[in-house]
Amino acid sequence: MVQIARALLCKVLVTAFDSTQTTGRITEVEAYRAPDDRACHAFGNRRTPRTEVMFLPGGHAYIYLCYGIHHLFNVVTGPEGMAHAVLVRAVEPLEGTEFMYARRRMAQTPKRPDTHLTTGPGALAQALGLHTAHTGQSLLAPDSPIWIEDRGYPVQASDIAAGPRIGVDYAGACAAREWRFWLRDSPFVKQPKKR
DNA sequence: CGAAAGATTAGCT
DNA sequence: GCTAATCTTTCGA
Repeated sequence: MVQIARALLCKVLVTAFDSTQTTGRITEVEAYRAPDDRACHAFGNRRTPRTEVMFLPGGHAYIYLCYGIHHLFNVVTGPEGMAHAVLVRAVEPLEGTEFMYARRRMAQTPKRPDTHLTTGPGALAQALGLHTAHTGQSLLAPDSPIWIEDRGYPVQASDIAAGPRIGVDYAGACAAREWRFWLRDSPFVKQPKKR
């Protein structure tokens, strides 16, 4: 599961809605796993309408709304019945940046480098046009508007950094688990500041 | 049926 | 650095 999270780094996330295609290279991910991860919504294998999709076989999208404002995009990675998921925290915009700016209603200015466009879980989901209606969508379906490509970006083990996850301090000891992975030298990674 | 909290972000001081 | 914005989900009565 942790291996899957690392494997997702440098893969390319593609969305194609309404004949507009946007792509981004994944630069930062976090792993979540039930039943022993308090930070996971399905902690204790608790099945609710919202978490049900995490129990599906890997390859499905799990998108949910946080703080009433932000959509967070996860990839379900576990076998059926296992609530494993990888949260995509940041991507590097590749194609369709003009649509991303339009979706985020942000002006493209030097003051706002592209890193603000897709760095951060809520930000990237909005930039790629993802929202809660897409939860449960299979990324593997031939007609899926969302999928992940391997474009062969080279990844050295030394390029990958690991650390504790962000924003899950409430999870107690589980918050210390080093289940966050990012590309060490990428500017498209949110640097954890003191909170 | 009502209430509380959350895997966050943008904008201002 | 700090705070407001904002709404779905989940749990309790």
